[in-house]
Amino acid sequence: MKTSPAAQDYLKALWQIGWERPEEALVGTKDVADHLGVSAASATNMLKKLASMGLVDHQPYRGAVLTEGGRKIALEVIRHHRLLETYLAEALGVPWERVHSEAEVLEHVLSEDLEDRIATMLGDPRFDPHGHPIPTKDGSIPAPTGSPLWDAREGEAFEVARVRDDRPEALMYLAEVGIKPGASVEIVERGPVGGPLFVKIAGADEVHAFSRELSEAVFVA
Amino acid sequence: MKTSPAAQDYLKALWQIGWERPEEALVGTKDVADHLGVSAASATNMLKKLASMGLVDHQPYRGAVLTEGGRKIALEVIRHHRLLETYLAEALGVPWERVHSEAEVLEHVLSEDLEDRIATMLGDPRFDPHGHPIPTKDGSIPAPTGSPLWDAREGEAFEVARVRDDRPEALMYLAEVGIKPGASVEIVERGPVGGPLFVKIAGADEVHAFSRELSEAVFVA
DNA sequence: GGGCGAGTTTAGCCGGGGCTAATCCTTTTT
DNA sequence: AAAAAGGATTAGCCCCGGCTAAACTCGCCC
Repeated sequence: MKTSPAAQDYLKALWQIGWERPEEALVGTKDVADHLGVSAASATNMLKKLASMGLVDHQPYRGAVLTEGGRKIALEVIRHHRLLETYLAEALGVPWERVHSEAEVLEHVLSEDLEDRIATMLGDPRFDPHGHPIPTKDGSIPAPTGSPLWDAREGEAFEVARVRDDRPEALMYLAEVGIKPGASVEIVERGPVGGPLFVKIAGADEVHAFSRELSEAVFVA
Repeated sequence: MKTSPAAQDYLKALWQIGWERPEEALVGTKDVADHLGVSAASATNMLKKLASMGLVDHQPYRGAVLTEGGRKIALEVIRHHRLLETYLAEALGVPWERVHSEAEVLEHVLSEDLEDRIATMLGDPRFDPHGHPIPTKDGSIPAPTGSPLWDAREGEAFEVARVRDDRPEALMYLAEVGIKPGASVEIVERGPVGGPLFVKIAGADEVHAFSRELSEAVFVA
């Protein structure tokens, strides 16, 4: 019973949502639906189907979790995705705000053989261009690192661990001001009433005003 | 009205069959069906749909041809396919008998942007690894060159123009004996009753026996 | 403990793209 | 000229993965 691209997307979503919130055991149908831009009814449908395939543990009205089998597939897809992102950026010079959407379709179509060639060519990278860990072939992946810049303390320098890869405009801006994994940033001042963060990036003099949304897309250690 | 991968496959098939037989004006439903490994009924269905989209000219019980619009799309897909084949071989070292099947799925998913990057990186190649011409962006492509080795005269050296890309075993064997576009071959002797061709490849001493099927997969100028 | 709202599920529908079986041309053969 | 052979088309079905509308929990708040 081969998994379709659609099924793979659901498994991936389940894994990603779970990874960001390791506390909660179950992921709600709506979260999955929103994540994929699909109606809740569609999500219920697919979750039931995945459950019947033994890839997901679905408790009606409660939520769902990946089984071991489901986790394995999800991580394979994510490995594809992140290897492709890295490859596109390194080998073809695709700008980092575009690699995500390209990889989104390629991931479902990448053969095992190409996966291996790409990984080898890149020297088996452990992180993608946005700082996300790349699962290994045997399915291991580190726990999430870093917390949103938004929640960081003022007046202290932090290292950027990763940035969300799904907001192209944010990525373009971050590239412009020099924020990428490994860069060092410091909150100089926090504006009032959920106002902007004033952020200084190591190596540059200006201070940039970051909206809440932007500050939540950057994770620091 | 965006074309689906399935629709693209039909357009591609129509173009390819037509390219090999420039004499005949119409391509039969069955030829298309066989080419795609699909039932005749399915082919009729899709041809009707493509006709209603203005991509194909379908004359019931007679056959079909691409319209200008259909030809344009077909050539875009074929350009993707052949660029990908070339790229996979050159950049990732994928053996030439495997690039076809990889490209078959990737072609439908390659963005314009990646297409351009790949083409540039390769220096805008005009032929793929099997010697097939790559359509240009504006949709021009040379007429078929060469004729099957099977039909060539005995005792005269010919240059290999291209080889069919859809028979992996044949390609593996051809690579082994050193036949590729540009190589020089000569029929030393023709076996009896549709028997094998005895073929000598420039640069090697042995003579190889080629089945009819194999000899029809190699085109010489 | 009743009720309300958010979240979930069910029911029923749709389009895409396959399939088989049956029918309908066209062409060839006798 | 009639019949046989093959190719093409139609009819009717299937699965997939979406959707909306309607019904159903569940949990929380009064």
